[in-house]
Amino acid sequence: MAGDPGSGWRRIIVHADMDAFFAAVELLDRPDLRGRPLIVGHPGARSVVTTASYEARRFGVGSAMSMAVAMRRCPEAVVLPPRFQRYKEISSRVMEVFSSFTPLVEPLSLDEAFMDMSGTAHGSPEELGRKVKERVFEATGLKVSVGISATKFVAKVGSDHRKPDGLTIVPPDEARAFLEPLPLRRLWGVGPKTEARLLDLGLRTIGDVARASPTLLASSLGQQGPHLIHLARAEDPREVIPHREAQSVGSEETLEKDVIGAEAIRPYLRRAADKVAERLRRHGVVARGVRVKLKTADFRIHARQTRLSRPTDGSAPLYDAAVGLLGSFDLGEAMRLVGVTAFDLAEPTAPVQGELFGPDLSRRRLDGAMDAVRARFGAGAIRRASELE
DNA sequence: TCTGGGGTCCTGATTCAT
DNA sequence: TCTGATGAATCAGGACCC
Repeated sequence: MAGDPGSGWRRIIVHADMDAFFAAVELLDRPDLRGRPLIVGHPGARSVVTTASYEARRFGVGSAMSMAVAMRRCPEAVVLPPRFQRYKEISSRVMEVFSSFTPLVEPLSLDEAFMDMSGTAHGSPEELGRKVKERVFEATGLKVSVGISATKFVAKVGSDHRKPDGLTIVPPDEARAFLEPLPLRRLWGVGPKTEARLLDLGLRTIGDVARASPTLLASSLGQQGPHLIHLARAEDPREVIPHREAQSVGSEETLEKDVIGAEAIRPYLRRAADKVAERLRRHGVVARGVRVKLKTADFRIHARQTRLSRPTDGSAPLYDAAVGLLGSFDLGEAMRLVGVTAFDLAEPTAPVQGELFGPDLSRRRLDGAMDAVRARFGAGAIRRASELE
């Protein structure tokens, strides 16, 4: 079996990535649109493409492209707004399939996940990959691309190698040669800025990075330099980590028109705080910090944060803190985006009466409020003040 | 081409406690 | 008591990913 000592496979890491996921789900629900170019994206003049179907991609339409450009390139495309709730439903079916192979599933987003299949009895990597693809298709009717290798990074590059509907196996002893000719942007963590720096250093391919001097790269990129060299050499000991807790919950909105001044910004803070609070409650967590983000008309981002005197999942305290932060921005220029993020999340701890409601509530209102707290935190969560003394 | 919304992680500067 | 060093925590910005 693959994964046995001697086979060269120290670990079997699988990366599975659904093909044009949001667009594929829409086509599942709207079979009449099959064969036509489809774009999923938020409506609005300032929106961008979230996902393009492969038909639309043939016209040069891609993710993160402005909708205006996309429509110019492909005027006949059908545009649908994203339906995240629906994507989540299908996503959980996909993740269930993954979990039927191994408990070590690390979702990266709704449409992709790592799995550690070391030591599982599913046959050779090829057989394993085919089984994953078959079972996902049986459960959802959707195609998935799969990459398998001994490290996360190579498995991920593998899944992207022959999209759509691809299966790429990279044996550990071939991993470095596999990466060698690929462009810099395929390195995980290299975007436009880092690519430019690497090109400045005369590096063109992942192979060039693998052979580069760690000192040279560190002087240009800091800690990221040696990290990239390791990835380029197919050295990546990171493990598959199931169940990561969210670090923050945010809501932001690009405005139809730019606004100037606190008065104009406040309603958007209110709306964002409401959404964030609602999602905190759904997650069953409270926040200990709030951050406000503003984007100027010329795309500069400014952010200010503060810590809350008391952890909360309530809209009002989040909003109050956000409004408080507003004073520390320079609000003299036009803003195009307003966002609120709750961070430093924690499990809620049961409050005591006085902390939650203040001392002056009537007996009846207090009883009702205590019932609400018991319903949420459990019967023993709240006690009468007299019991605390 | 003209740039969304959800996040994570890193870095350098500043603040604070010892 | 004052000063400085040091390290941790916090903050703001930036890069990146899907």
